[in-house]
Amino acid sequence: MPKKYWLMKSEPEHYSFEQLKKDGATGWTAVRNYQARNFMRDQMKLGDGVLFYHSNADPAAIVGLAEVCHEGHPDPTQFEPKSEYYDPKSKPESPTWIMVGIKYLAALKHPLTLAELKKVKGLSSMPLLKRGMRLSVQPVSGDEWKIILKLGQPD
DNA sequence: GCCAACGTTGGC
DNA sequence: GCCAACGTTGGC
Repeated sequence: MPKKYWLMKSEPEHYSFEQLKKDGATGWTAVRNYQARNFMRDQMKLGDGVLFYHSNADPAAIVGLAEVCHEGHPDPTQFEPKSEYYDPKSKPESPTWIMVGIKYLAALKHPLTLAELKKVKGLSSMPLLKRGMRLSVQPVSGDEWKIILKLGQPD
């Protein structure tokens, strides 16, 4: 199975890339969208590459690299009545929501803002750049990954 | 803070 | 199964 690539969005006020650097790794809890869940449940594998994107940020940008270090497993917050992510329809024997774990790899030497990304020809089909696209976990092609690394992590 | 675009919910 | 209403996302 070849390595795949992903982009994961986080609002830095909620969980920033700097925090991931401090933590080393983190569990990607609180995703409550079926499409994003399905990617985490079915397709994200150990060692897959992750672009960490700051949404609702100034500026919105891809800021760093991470990798999948824990494959899909139930998100415990769905079972915690006190959690804002509690889902009363979820039962431990039939969980609805799935999370993965990711670990810090490196910050981009040159963070790529949304405005910059929009100017790059080879990236125009990224879901991130499509109008109204809100998916918080999305696939990135091998070509897109190469382009982004070349721009963001020059030698 | 605004608001367009989207996903989800629930009445029918 | 339709679709209007609602809540959320996220750029600006």
